[in-house]
Amino acid sequence: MTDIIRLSSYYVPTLKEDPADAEIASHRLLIRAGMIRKTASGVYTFLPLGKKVLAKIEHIVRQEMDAIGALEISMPALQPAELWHESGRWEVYGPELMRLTDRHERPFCLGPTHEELITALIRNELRSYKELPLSLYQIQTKYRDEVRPRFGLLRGREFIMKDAYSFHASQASLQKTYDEMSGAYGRICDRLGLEWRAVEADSGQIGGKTSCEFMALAQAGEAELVYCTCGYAANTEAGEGKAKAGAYEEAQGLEKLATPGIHTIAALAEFLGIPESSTVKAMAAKGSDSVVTVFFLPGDHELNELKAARLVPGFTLLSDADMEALGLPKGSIGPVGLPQGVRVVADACLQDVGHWVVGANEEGHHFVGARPGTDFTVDLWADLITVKPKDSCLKCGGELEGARGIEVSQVFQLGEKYSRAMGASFSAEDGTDQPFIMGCYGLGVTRSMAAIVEQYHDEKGILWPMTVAPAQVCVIPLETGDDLVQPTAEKLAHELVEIGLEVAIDDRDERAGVKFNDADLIGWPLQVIVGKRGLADSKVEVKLRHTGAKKEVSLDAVAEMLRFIKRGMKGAKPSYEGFFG
RNA sequence: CGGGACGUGGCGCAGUUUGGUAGCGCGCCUGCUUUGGGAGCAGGAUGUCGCAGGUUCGAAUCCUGUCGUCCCGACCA
Repeated sequence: MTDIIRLSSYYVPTLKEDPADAEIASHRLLIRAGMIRKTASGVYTFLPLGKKVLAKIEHIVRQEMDAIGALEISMPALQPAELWHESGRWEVYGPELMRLTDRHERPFCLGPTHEELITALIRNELRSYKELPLSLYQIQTKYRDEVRPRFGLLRGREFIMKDAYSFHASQASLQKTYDEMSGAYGRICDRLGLEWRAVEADSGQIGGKTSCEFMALAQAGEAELVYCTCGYAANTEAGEGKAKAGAYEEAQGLEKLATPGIHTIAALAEFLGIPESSTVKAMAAKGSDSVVTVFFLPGDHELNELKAARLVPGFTLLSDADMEALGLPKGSIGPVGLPQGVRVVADACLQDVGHWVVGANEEGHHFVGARPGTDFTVDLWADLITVKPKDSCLKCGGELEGARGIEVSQVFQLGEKYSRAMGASFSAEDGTDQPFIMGCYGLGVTRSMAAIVEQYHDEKGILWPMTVAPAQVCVIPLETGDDLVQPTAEKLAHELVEIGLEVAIDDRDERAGVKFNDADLIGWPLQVIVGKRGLADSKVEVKLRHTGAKKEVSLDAVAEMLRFIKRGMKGAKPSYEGFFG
């Protein structure tokens, strides 16, 4: 990467106006800065500068993977359907799997992930515990036919992912690699300049038990998370917390109120003049065994359906027709006087609430002061809620804070899910045949690129961290025709290459304003402005994109100053603080 | 899949209500001038108005269908 990026002969089609179909900053700016172009919904072309950034992100990822002993391989994106039938995911994955058929009518898919492929590879290759553990990774294009691609690179149908898979003879060995991968992911986030948090996650379709997501904090992120000063952090899809549920203090005992026309928590709370958190919400569902379960939650919280599904296999919420058939009045369901055989499961936080404000199982009526244990029985107390900010941390009791994040990576302990399904086993030390214990570790490369821009931009353009910028410094000669300015800029550019910087030079025959604006838009972290005016004094101007700071520096001190900046670089933002004093 | 909006030179848009020669800004090409924050003047090129049917003497404009794109929701390793 020592070649100078010469803008006069480079392809950097910057745009003055925002593209019509881009909303969020990363999408808008990556297009405007001439880094990406849309090919179809959720499918993007990377132009030279964008490709450069991608390569730098990939380089960092490779270094960190190699550092923990993972080995790079390359698997095909095109995968035969048989493997997916073996794992059972051909059916389970649904329409998100890009399916296609070859000329012989044989079914294939474009890989959304590679557990099947690598398990099929390993079962034919690894025979003995002596070959374990083994970690393999690849950086490769993935395909997911998203219901709704959006936000440019954040949710595409074709995207680049680094996916790693590890194989173990024991849980302890898996845990070790899982921890090493987590460590590497943290270091990668740091080197990309991201402000991030590792959060507890649900393992979703990939399967397995333990899982952790690495979230780049950003308003544009699709994930909601909660975190606590004690260090606990979780995706709200998977997190735990205790809601602050209140009661209806005036209630003495079971007291039925006519609540005409009231079917929502909001209306009920308003009617009684109490906060929604002081009411109790009911959600009726059934499982694959057709047993009906009614879940009770604090009124201001949502049921976490993943948690519910863990308690009720085959969980589905009852339809309006189901409820009618069972005599459950939607909007007025309560725990007192439920039909025979209906199970009552309540969120654990309601244990502290002695008098519930809850439906009376009678159209247009609610109870205030329904007492668990006295007026009705709870079959099971469990964690049911979708956690939200201001809930209490289960670890320390503190108040949880909320944030939004972009999921840039996730680590899973898969266990034996795929190795069992696909018959991948090895000979253990004791001579028995054992399924591999597996882990898998994904990192969105293109998504990371977008996440970086979400965190590093202003109204003028991108502010690339030094580590991933297409070049760290851009030398900008203002008068390209001038027989002092242009040669001086060239000489300077080469000097900066000498001290180990990645250098671009804007040698286009453009006006100063155009070059300044493009430089800010593209987001070179350092700009060295060479103009007639300064050169009269043997000076050039060094500008730091992140802070906007500008400094006149004498020609012979520029290289030294940039070397100082490079050496003192902490995190993503360059600074020359201390150089002059 | 439900709701909403939009498809007109490379980009951003007007024109559609009320059918009648397809326009503006940016960009692009040529020339001259200019040159420290998206230059000025003069000249020039570029459109099957998403596509297919229909109505009409005549359709960017009206009707039907279809494809594509974006936003909200449902969904999501």
